[in-house]
Amino acid sequence: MRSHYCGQVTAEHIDQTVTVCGWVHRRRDHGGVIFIDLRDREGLVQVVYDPDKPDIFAIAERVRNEFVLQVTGLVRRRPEGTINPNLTTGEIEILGTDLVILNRAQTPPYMLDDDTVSEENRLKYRYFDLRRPEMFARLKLRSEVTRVLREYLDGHGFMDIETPMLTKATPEGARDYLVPSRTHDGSFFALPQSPQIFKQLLMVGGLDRYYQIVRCFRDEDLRADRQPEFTQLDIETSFLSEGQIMSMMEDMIRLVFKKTLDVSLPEQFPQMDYAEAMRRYGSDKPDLRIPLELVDIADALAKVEFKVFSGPANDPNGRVAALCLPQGGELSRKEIDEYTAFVGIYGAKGLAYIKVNDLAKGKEGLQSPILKFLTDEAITTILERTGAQDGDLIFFGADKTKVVNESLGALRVKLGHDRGLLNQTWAPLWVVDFPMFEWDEGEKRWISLHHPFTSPKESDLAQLESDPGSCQSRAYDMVLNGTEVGGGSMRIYRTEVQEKVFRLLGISDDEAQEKFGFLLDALSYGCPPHGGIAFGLDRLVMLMAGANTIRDVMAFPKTQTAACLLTQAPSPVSERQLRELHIKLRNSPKPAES
RNA sequence: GGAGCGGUAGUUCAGCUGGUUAGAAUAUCGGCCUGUCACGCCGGGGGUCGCGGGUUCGAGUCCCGUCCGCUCCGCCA
Repeated sequence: MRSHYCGQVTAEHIDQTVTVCGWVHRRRDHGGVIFIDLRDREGLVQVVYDPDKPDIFAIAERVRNEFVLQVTGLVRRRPEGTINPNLTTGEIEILGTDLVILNRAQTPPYMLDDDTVSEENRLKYRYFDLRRPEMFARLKLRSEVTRVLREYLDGHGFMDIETPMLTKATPEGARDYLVPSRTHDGSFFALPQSPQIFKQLLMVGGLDRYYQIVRCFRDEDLRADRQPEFTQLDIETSFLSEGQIMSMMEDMIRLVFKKTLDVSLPEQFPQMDYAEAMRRYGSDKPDLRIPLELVDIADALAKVEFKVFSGPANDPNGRVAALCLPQGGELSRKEIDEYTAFVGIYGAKGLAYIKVNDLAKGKEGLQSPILKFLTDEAITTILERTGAQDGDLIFFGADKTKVVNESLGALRVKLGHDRGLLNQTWAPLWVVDFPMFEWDEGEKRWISLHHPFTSPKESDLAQLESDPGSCQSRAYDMVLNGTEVGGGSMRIYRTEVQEKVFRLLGISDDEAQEKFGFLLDALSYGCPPHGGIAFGLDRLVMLMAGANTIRDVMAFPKTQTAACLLTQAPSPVSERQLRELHIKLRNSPKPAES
C-alpha cells in the first residue's frame, strides 16, 4: 500500500490501492451513495462510498466540509456516463474501503472556492484562506523564486550574511519602528529600514560579495504594493563597476524568469536616463508596455494669450506637454470629466484637450474649448509633434513641471489600462543618471533622491557644494512593467565625500558623528570602492504571479492601518511589561490584564 | 493629515423619494433521491442593518461623530 497526496493520484494508479490524506472539499449524497471530494495542495479527487460496508458508510455520513481525512481505497476510472466536460475532480476516483476522520472542523467561515469573499474575511481566517489553490500557487512561486536567486548568488561567490534586526534609529528616510530597551532606560532600538549601513560595513570587512533575503521595516502608510514589513533581496559587492553589477543582476533576473515562469526576458535590458524618462513618460519608473508619450510644446505656446498655457511655458520651473490618445475621439464628455478629476488628484487644475476629427479640414476639423486661444502656428506645431491622426484626442498639461509630470504620467498609465493599449509582454528597464538631490520646499533643504550613502558621479564632485541640484548620482533602478523592483547605487567610500554629503543634507557635523560616526570611522579604515542593489522581493513576486497586491504573495500580511486581523496585533500590553521598559502611558487605552 | 468607495443572515449581496413582520442566493440543519460534481426536490433554523448620538409619530434608509476594510494623494532616504 502506498501513500500519496490525493492530487497526485493519477491514471497511473488505476487498480492500485492507495491511502491519501486531505481536507473534505465537499460531501454529496446521491441515491444512497456518498461522494467526498478530497482536497490537498495539488488538487481534488473524488472518493465514493457504497452502502455495502455499513460501518465505513456510517463514518462517511458524519463527514463535513473541511474535516481532515485519511482515505484508503482502490483507484479506478469512473463509470461511463458520470464523466462530463465540467468535471472538477477528474476522470479518476477512489472506491473507498476505509476511512479515518483525523480531525473534525467547524463549518468554514466561507466557501473556499468563493472568489468574491472579502479580503477582510480572508485575512481574519488567513490559515483557512491559504488552502485556496491560488494562494498555494503564489507562495510556491515565491519559494521557487528565492531558491533560484540563492542558487545564482551562491554560484557567483556571494555569501549569505545576517545583519542585526535590533539596530540604531536613522535621521534620514522613513519613520522607524522603535523597540524600547529594558536595560537602557529611555533608549530605543530601531528595526532596520534596510541593512544598508551594515552591508557597507561588511565591505569594509572584506566580505566582498554579500547577499541576504531580509525583512525590512518602515512605519509609513500602506499601499497595495507597500507593507510595513517587507522582504528585500539585499546585495553588495566590492571592486565591481556599476556596469558589472547591473549586468550580473540582469542575468540573475533573467534566470529567475526562465526557470520559474519559462519566460525569456530580453538579452540586454534597455537603459534610460532619468531626464529622458521624466520627459517622455513623466515618471522615473515608466511602463514601456504603454505606447503613449508626453510631448513638449512649451516653445510653441509661450506667446499665446491663454495664460494657463503661456504662464507655465515661460516659467523655468514649468512645463507644457501634450499626450495624444489614438482613437480618443470616442471618449464621451463624461469620461473626459472623469479623467479631469483623475489628474486633479495630482494637483492639475484642469485637463485641456483637442479632438481631432478631420485633419484635412485644418482648424475646422478640430474640436476643443481652448481652440480659440491658440494661434494657427501653435496648432500646427501641436499636431505635428504629437503626430495626431483623425479620431485622436490630445490631452494637455500645463503647470509646474512636477505637477505636469505626475498628472500626465499617471494619466498615461491609466489610459493605457482603460483603453487596453498595453503590449502583452515583459518590459524591464534600467533607469540611470538620477539627480543626487531634490530640493524640499517644505523643509527648505536638499534631500537625497536615493539615500545619503549614494556616490555622486566623479565628474560632478567639483560642483557638489556649488550646485547640488545639477549633481548626478551613480544610482540605478530596475523597473519592470512600470514598477520599481530594484534600486541600487555605487556608494560613497571616502570619508570626506560622505561628510560633504551629510553637510549638504543639513546634517550637522555633531549629528553626523552621533548618528553615523561609526560609518565615517569605518570608511577611514581602508574601505574598498563598493556598490550594490536591493530588490523588493514581494513586488517582484507580485508581478510574476500576476497579483494586484503584495498581500497576495505574503502568507500573513497587514491591513491598511498596519494591523493584523488574524492575531489582533498590535495590542495593549500589561502594566508590568511597560514598567520594565520604563514606559508610562498617558491618555491611552487600558493596558491588558496580567 | 486628506479624497473616494464599502460595512445589512456564516458568506456574497438587494433593500427606491423614511412607512406593516428586513429579503435573495449560497452556506447550515432535517427529510427524499441508485453515479453525482455549482447535483436535484421538500421543509426548518438563522439579523445588535459596524458602533454612538441626533432629526422624526416612525430610521437599514436622513444628519453628526466614530470604528473597521479597500483604492488613491500626502508620506515611503
